[in-house]
Order: sequence, then structure tokens, then C-alpha cells
Amino acid sequence: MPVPFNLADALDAALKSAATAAGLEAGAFVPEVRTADSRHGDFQANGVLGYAKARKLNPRALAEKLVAALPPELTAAYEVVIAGPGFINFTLKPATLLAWLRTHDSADHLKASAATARRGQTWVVDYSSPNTAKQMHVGHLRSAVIGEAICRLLEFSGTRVVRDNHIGDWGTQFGKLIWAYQRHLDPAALAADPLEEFERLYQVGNTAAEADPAVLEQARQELVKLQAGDPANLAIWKKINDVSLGAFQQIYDQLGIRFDVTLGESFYHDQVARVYRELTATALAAESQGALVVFHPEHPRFRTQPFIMRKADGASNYATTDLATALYRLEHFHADGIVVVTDFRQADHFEQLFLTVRKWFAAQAYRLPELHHVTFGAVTGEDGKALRTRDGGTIKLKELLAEAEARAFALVSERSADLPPEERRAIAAVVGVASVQYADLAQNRSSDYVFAWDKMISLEGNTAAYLLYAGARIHSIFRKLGATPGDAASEAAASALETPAEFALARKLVKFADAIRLATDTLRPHFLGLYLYELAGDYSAFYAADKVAVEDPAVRARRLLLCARTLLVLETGLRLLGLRTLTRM
RNA sequence: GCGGCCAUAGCUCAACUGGAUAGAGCGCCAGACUACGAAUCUGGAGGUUUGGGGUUCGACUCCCUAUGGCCGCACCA
Repeated sequence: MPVPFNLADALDAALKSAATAAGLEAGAFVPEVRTADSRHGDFQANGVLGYAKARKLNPRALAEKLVAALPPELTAAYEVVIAGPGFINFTLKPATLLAWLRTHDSADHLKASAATARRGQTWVVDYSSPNTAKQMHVGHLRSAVIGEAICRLLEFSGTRVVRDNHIGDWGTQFGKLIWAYQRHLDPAALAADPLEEFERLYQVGNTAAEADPAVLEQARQELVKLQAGDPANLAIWKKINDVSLGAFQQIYDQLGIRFDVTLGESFYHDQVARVYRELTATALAAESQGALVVFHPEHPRFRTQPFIMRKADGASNYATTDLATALYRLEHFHADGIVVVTDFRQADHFEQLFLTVRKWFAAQAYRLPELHHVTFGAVTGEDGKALRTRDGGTIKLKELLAEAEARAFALVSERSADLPPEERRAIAAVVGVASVQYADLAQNRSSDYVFAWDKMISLEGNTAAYLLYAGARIHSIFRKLGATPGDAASEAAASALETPAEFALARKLVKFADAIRLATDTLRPHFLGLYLYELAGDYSAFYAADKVAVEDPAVRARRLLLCARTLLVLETGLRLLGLRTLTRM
């Protein structure tokens, strides 16, 4: 019996053909298959309700007709029941469950099955994107963590992903910074911690410029010189960026991030002329108060709130570079989709940007990629106020990760004192960073993030440690029994599922595809996190209820099969979220 | 002023974008290690989903409204 990876998809297809066979309007009927509350079944189809309502039909009678038209393979695999006002419930038969577990038996098989969803597409994901000359702080965490998870999810469903770090390397901050660099540089401090020194220099420049208009003017001249290509200033600028990127990469290494390209604002600096030309030629942009702006007359707000793409002084701004960036991503990468991961405060900007890009590309007959602004809430303190760079007391990402590892190390040492120190340290590095990442991924990205050490580092409840612990216990069983996860010969001896905990676990495992689909389509990784947490919970319940190391070889083989698949799905899922996994902790 | 987002158990969050009796963790109460790792598990208490109206077979979800919070709004990114 062939059992598809994504059961919901297969059900959807079967229901559509059954609808045609039963005489429904094929194009109008949407089955609406989704995972169901386990009290009702494994999957439910709600589509008859809407279809019947629109045509004033009896939904239950319609459901009866549809079920009668289902192909025999499907009714052989599921118990099918019509319930309530017209829900169709599907419960996997035990043999189907077991067949799924046997079929989807390796990381390669999972990947190959999942990768059919978006094969052939190319997506550019723009995330992290810090400003150079500054340290990454806690506010930079979400974009990096969420963005990386989205990249991995898209790749898993078959997309070619271009990871693009769109760094802020061309801002007006460089005038003050270069001014201070030339006059107040401390070479020893630069050697010790360059980003600390750049931040100090910026503060020196900023304070001086505020106190003395002459300094402000000098700083402005340094910026003009830089942008005109002055070799000395360009050299300073380049050094600042190189050093910044080196420091960023240390953070990215800890988070498991490696960008394909780092095309910051400076990269697009000489590509703005075409943007001005095309938007002016197509009459999308117009002069207003000396600036070149785009209004959107059909929009309640943007008909009066301008999208400024060239300032009155002739300089470009980030609207200009973002427009050029969109074009580059289309023409150079042939992007089918563009995802930009930034906080929600930039929602207006990206709404204006995407409106403008749509009209611009249409006017030029360019192909239009899917455009997604993936927003997330603010990182706030306990008082609910947003943490900001200039408020002081911002938590540096470097220190945050170090603190996370230190706390994890203390905990590992307490729980597993028998492990050698270097192994405890290696474990702590994984647990600490994973805890920080997972704290972000377990939560819907739209909500604000209340920053609290204890919550972030806590290793209890719905945390990375809980998931990693479940995996470590599975590895431990295989070590103790001298068995190998996924060994086909021993799995062949597995008997039919029996206990409630076995069934609950197996029924959760087969919904992996659905969790991935949901997380990927909505660009919300927390759906996968939630699934993995439930899976780990079902496994822990199974572990407590049913002993694996029993005498009966068929029962033992069956439970080892469940352990192996749980491990496979858990580790595959955790890696998709960007976390590293452990065999011992 | 205009606009966007948000408000769910004491606390932190879910709820598959309109589906069935709103679920978890923490905390609290009561249990489970001479069983493969107790960083665990089992059970219990805890809700007018901010208030009020509406839409329909069905609303935490959509619409209107009130209140409270966060954020954006002409040359920063």
C-alpha cells in the first residue's frame, strides 16, 4: 500500500475527484482538509459546509454523496464518518499508520517527499540586515532567527533560496563616524574590540556635532567626500564594514547562519538612476516640495503620505535603494518570491514599497515576484516599552549568547555531573543557543517579545531543552540496546500498534508534513515549533507508559520503530528551525 | 489629528486564518523513580476570549462601537 508523505494533500485530491464523480461543480468545491482534534479523527474536511450553504443544499446529504463517491483505496485506508452539520472525519486505520511509518524512514526520503511542493522556485530572503559600525543587540535577534528558519523551510519544500544580508552600510551615520575616526581613534581599543571602538567614536562624533554646528558641517562634508569616492574616506568606510561583517559572522556562526550574498545599501548606490528614470517615465513618481515622491491615490493613507524616493537635496534614501533592490532580485536572481524580515514598525514603508513595485513592474511589463514583508513584534522590557539602541542598557547579542551558554553549562553540570567538562561545554553551547532561538520560534512572530533572562534561558516547559531532552533519551535507548535507528532488518519484525500511547505518537508523527506545510505557507515557523513540542510531549507520554526494552521481539521492534521515527521527525524539524541537536545532554 | 497592530486562565503564550466541548507551560494542589535518562510523566483546580452591539448553520477569528496599550505618519534606516 503506497502511503503519501502529505496525507492531507492526498485526501484533498481524492475529495476533489470524488466531487467531480458525485456531480459537484468541480472548480467551486474546495475540500478544506485539515488536521482534526484527535477526538474526531486524524483529518477533517469542512468544504461541504460552505459549498452546500452557497447552493442552499442539505450539507449532510451532500456529504453522504461525496463519501459514497470516494475511491476504494481511500476507504481502505481510513475510517470515514460524517459528523455534526457536515464535517467529514477521516481516521487512519492502524495498518495505514504503520505503513506510513515504514515508508518514510530516512531524512533523504522526507526531504525528497517534501521538496515536491515548491520545486523549481527561487526565493530571495532578506533578513538580519544590521547596520554596520554597531554591535548586534537583542533587537537583531528576531530577524536573524526567524529569517533563517524561513529559509530552511522554503528549501525543504524544494525552493532555491538566496540568503541576502541587506546590511545598512551607506547611512548618514558615516559622516560623524569618519569625522571622529580621523581625530579620536584609539588604536589599542580598535585592536581589542573594533565594534566597541566604532560605537564609542560614533558617540564622540554625535556629541561633538550636537554641541558645535561647525563639527556637524565638517561631518557632513566627510559624508559628501565618501559618497563622491574620496579614497581616504572610502578606505575608512571599507575597514569599518569589513570589521563589522567579521564580528557579525561570529554571531551568525553561533546561530548557524551563512549568507549567500551580502548586498547592502552601498551595492545599489549606482543603480538608482534607472529607478528614477523608469518611475518618472511611467508617471508613477512626481515632484513634490522639491522631492521625488510616489503617491497612491487609491489608498486611504498613501494618497497623502508620500513615498519619498529622492530627497529635495538630490540624495537617495532607503526607498530608492529598496526599489533598486527589488529590481535586482528580479533580474539577477530571477526571484519568484521575495521575503523581507523586519520588525512591524517598517510596515508602512514596505506597504508603500510593494504598492510601488507592483505598479512599476506592471508598467514596464516585468514579471512580478511574490512580495512578503514578514514582520515581528518589538523586543520589550518588563515594562512593555520597546528596547532601543539609544535608550542605554541595550543587551548585546554577543553577551546574551554567552550568558545563555553559561546558564546552560551550570544546568548541564548539575544534571549530568558525570560527563567530562569539555562535553558539558559543547552541550551547553548547543542548549544555550537553541534556547534563545527557540524562545523566539515557539511564539507567533506577530506578538511583542517580552525580554526576560529567566524566560529566555529557562530550560523548563515549552523550551528547546525539552525537545533536545526527548531526542537525547531516544538516542540513549538505542545506545543501551545496541540498536541503530532506522535499521530496516530489525524494523521488519515490528508488530501492529496496540497501546493508546503508541497510537497517539504514531498519529502525531504522520502530521509532520502538515506542520511543515502550514509553517511554510504562512511563513510562520512557530507552527512547526508547536508541532514538535506536541510530538515531544506525545513521545514522553509514550516513554512513561510503554517500556521499549521488553522481551517480546515484535513489541520491542515496533517500539523501536516508533522511537526511530520520532527521532527522525524531531531532529529534522529542529534543524528546519535552525537548531542544532544532541545525542546526550 | 489620520492610520496600522494588539487585548485569551494569576503569569507567559497556542488555537491550522470562519469549524465541533478555547488548549499548553509556569505557578498552585494531589500522585509516580529497586523500569530503557525524573531536564520526565499522571491527575485536579483555574475562562462572560477587555466591554457593548452586529453578520450566520457556526465567531477568539469578520463588521461597527467604546476603553486601554504599542507603533507609524515629508526628506533616518
